[in-house]
Order: sequence, then structure tokens, then C-alpha cells
Amino acid sequence: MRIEERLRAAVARAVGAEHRETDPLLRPAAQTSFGDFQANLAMGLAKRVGAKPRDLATRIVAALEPEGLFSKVDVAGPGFINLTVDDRALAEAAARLGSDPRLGVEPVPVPMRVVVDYSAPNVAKEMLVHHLRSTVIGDAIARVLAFIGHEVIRQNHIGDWGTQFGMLLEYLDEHPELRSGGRLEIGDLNAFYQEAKRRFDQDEDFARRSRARVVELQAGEVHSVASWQQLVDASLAHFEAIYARLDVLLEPEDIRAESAYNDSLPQVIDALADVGLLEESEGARVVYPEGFKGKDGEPFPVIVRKSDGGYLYATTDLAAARFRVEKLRADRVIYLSDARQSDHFAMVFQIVRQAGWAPERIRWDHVPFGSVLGPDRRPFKTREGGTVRLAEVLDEAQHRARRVIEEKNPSLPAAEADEVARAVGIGAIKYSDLSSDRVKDYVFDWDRMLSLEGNTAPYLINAYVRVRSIFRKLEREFEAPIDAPIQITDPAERALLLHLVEFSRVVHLVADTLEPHRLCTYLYELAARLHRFYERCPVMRAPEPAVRESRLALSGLVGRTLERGLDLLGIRVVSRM
RNA sequence: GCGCCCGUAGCUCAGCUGGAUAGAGCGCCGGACUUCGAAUCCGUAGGUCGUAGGUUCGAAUCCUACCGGGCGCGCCA
Repeated sequence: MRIEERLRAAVARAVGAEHRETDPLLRPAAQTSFGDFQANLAMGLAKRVGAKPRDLATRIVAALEPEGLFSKVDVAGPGFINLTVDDRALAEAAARLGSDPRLGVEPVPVPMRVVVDYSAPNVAKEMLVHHLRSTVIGDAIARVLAFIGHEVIRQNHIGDWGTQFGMLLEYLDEHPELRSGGRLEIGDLNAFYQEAKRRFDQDEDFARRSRARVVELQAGEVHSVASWQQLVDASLAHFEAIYARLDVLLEPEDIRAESAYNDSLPQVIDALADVGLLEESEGARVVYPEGFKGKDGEPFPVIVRKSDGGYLYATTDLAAARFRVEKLRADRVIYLSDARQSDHFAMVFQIVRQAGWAPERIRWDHVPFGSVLGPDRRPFKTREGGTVRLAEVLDEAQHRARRVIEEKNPSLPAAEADEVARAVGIGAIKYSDLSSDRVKDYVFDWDRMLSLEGNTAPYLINAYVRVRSIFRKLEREFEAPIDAPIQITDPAERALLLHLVEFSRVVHLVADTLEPHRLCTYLYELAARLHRFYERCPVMRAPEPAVRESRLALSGLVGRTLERGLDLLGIRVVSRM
């Protein structure tokens, strides 16, 4: 559908070519009685060109060429332009989508090189349920940006360095029995971290040795580095296993851990000194980013080097920022992390700007998200009050999905049921994380996320399965596009088509806002319209072959859109369930 | 104390960057199956959009102040 182009052309003719780039603010109509779409630009533009909104809307409509696209155009209220699309144009637009592997989603005119920093679990800690958010949301954003043509560079900024390793290495030395054959088991490491932490908190001498140990490690002392490497290796194997289960795109080569920046940390300090930003405070090297105030209204210091000479995560983030600009040649850098780190990233970005380390055109985005809460609206914990292991959550998701599937379709062979349980269970977890506004805390609820009703992965996958089922019954190839003209015989078909042609706009909207839940809402509405369509428009029992082919083509298009949409969210489909 | 985020139906959430009469799902109540998978659909009821001002043709959306909740504030990450 070239509706926007028509509107822009009309605006240019009505008020001058310089307004061609004005966003027509084209949206689906607020009510079906108004038409199919509405353009809301006249009210805003009127002010800028000194016209009355309704007059301007009328002029734009007069300049609009409706041929072959609109069956009805009118002005309503203060200056809404209501558009009704011609049935034939709509059908032809859908047919074009059907033969387009990109489903109408056009690549961006100017591709950018975008670094997406996400997941970032910590070495020597098992992945926990809250790591899910960064991983799942980041992966979806990376997929969407890549799909619309950007060059995406994924970066997994794993926490493999820092003060806590002194304590871990000390504890490891105290307990050589934790190593079997020179290897460590990650299952042990979870408790191992807790124990080490307890020692550190309770034993001052242990704490002192731990701090000294960090310095040793950072100085490259051989024994410490070897122990550290064991911790890292054991952890990486665990992360890889989780990523594989989650169908996350992250690969080992996307890992650029904190330690990768070790050698450049002194350069960060030097570079800060070079631009005159480095200052001293109580023995530490600090930077005072503009616009940040501390408790007494004083400038707020970001410590980049401790009084003992050690570096902190702000230093590492600054080094990573420089690396992404200089070596990765990023046009845009996106950080997926907890909303609680908003201040930290705001300060890091500000320092990068003040230091002049990045051209102004580079965009820096912190994409924050809220916490995972239990049903009691408190941070999600086990019944015993402990942290929730991600691996256990995934196990339970699959078990629960398996039970639902067995109940609904006992005839499914066991092996296939397992595969379906995996797709549905993992999909449900990911979808529940993606489907609401990411900045809000979200309530983790098994029954809701695995429900076959409502805005859930099972509901969407089921809609897809229904499409596949019809293709199977008719012994038609789902992958091969049905090359039949689309006929509109019912309002439900029309409603479905109008939604299908919106796919491209929604995908781009997600890329602009970095809010995957908008795609979820779209897909949910698509599935709902599909079900309404099936209710009223039988495919196999269609009145005549041409109508049947039309409906089959439409079904296939919806199926492919669901599949693609879910893929952009990192969620698998199955053909039967 | 300062700063950031969030308050929308009983519950869980949308509301497309300021548009028309605020929408879903669950739950409640009532309908539709010799099914293309009812794993679905249709309908009823349910709202001072936290409160009060302001901005304007128009505010759930922007601004200000308050109220509630969450989080963050110098050598952890």
C-alpha cells in the first residue's frame, strides 16, 4: 500500500514541496465507521502554515489522487482525513505481500552499523531468571534491526573481571576439593559463590586477602590467572547451553568480556587526562560529568580508578564505548540492562560526549527494563526465598507445556510432544517477557503465560498451527505461495487484510522505539482476526474453487506473517500441536 | 534529602510518540460445536485513566505540584 506516498504528494501539491517530508501520521482508523485509515497531520501542519486545520485538510484531500487506491476520502472533525481503501487495491496489495519473502517490510534507506550489548551474565554465577530479560529483549531487538537492513554487531559483555574474583580465587584455594580432575562444575559454582561471599562478609582476614588477590590477578600472576580461567571456562559452557535452549542468536564470538578491555583501561585514564576531565578526589581518579549532582548538590564524581589503583566497571564501560566507536565503527550503540543502571549509563554517555570520543552523529541508547516479580509482586524468588535458576525455570516451562499439550492432544506421538513442549514452553517464557512494556516490572505467572487464551505464545502458535492444519488437509504445500487472486467476500476477510498490510509499519515502529511488545500486540491482533475469519469464512467448504484458493492464499499469508513475526521475537513455531 | 521509573476495569496488561465515544485477556453472567483443531468465536456487565492545576482546537499521553509504589545515589557490578 502506497498510502503515505499519496498523502505526501497531496501535501506537497496543497501547501508546497517543502512539506513533503512531513509525517502524514497515518494510522488505522479509530473506528471502522470512519474508514480504514486516518491521517492526522492536518491539525498540526495547519499551525505551521497559518491555515485553518479543516481548510487545510480539505485542500489536501482535493489534491489527493484517489485513483486505484481509495474508494472514499473525507474530512471529519477538526481536520481528520479519513480514508477508505478500494477493495481491489487492498486485495492486490495482499497478493504482493504473498509473493514477497519480506512480507512488505522494506529495508531502511540508510543502513547503520548497530552494536547491541545484551545478556552479559556473570562468570562464576549461574544464569538466573532476571538475566532472561536482557537476553530475550536484546535478542529480539537485534533480530528486528537486522531484518530491516541494519548491520547488527552483537556484544556479550560478560562479567568475568572485577573485585569479586579475589574472593572467589581465595575461596577456591581454600577448597581444592571443589576441583575434580582440574575442572569445575557450574552446579557447584552457584553454591560456591554464595559460600565465598559469606566468608568475605564474615572474615576480615579473608576479605583482606581477597582484595590483595584482585591486585595479583590484575597484575597477571600466573597461578591466579589459571584459576580464573577455569572459572571462566566452566561458566561459558553453562551460558552456551542456556543460549541454545533459548534459541538466542548469541555465539561465542559475540563474547567480548570485561577482561578483554583490561589492557586499555590505563589508556582510558590517560585519555581522560588528555582532555582535562580527570581529577583527583580522596586518592581516587574521578570524572565529574556535567549535569549530575551528588547528595549535597555538589558535582557527582564517577570513580575511574580506585585509590588502590584498581579500575571499576565505569572504566570498563568507557573502554568498551571507545572500542565500539574506534574498532567496531558503530553508528549506534544500544545497551540492554536493568532500569536501575540508568544513571550509570547516562553518566558514561555524558563522559564519552564530553571527552569528544565519539562523533556527535553516534546514537547512544540505554534500553532499560523492569524487574521480574513473583505473584506477590515482590522480586521473583523460590519458595525458600532463594534466587531462581534460569535452567530450572526453563525445565518447568517445558514440563508445564508438556502437560497442557497432552491434555489437549493425547494422540500426538511422544517425541513430537516433546518438541512441541519445548517450542511452546520456551516460547511462552520469552513471550511473556516481551509482550508487555519492558520498562515496567513484570509479574511472572505460569498459568497466564501458558494459557491458550489471551496474548500468549501458545495462542499465537496455535493460530499458526490452524493454518498449517488446513494446508495439510488440502494436501497443499505451505511454503509455496498460493498464486491466486484474493477476493473479499466478507468483512472478516477485509479486516484481516487491513491488518496484514500494517506489518511493515509495525516492524519499523519496533525498530524506532526499541519496544518489542508492540510487535506482540500486532501479532496477537493478527491471530485474533484470523480466528474471526475462520469462524465466518470456511476454506475447505468455500462456495467455489476461486474463493477457496483466495482464502487459502490469505491463510498462508497470515501463517507466514505469524511465523516471521515470532521469529523476529526469537520464538519458534511448530506445524502441529 | 536529591534523582530516575511506574500508577488505566476486581486481576494481568495494551492504548502506535497529542487525536474522534479509553481497548484486550482472565474472572463473572449469557449464547454458538454431527469442528477446517471449540486449543475457537459472539454477546452482557465492569473506568473520577492516582489527585489538583496548567499548556491547546483536542490530554491516559506534554508541563508543574502533591499522593502512592519501586529503584538508584564515591572507591561492588
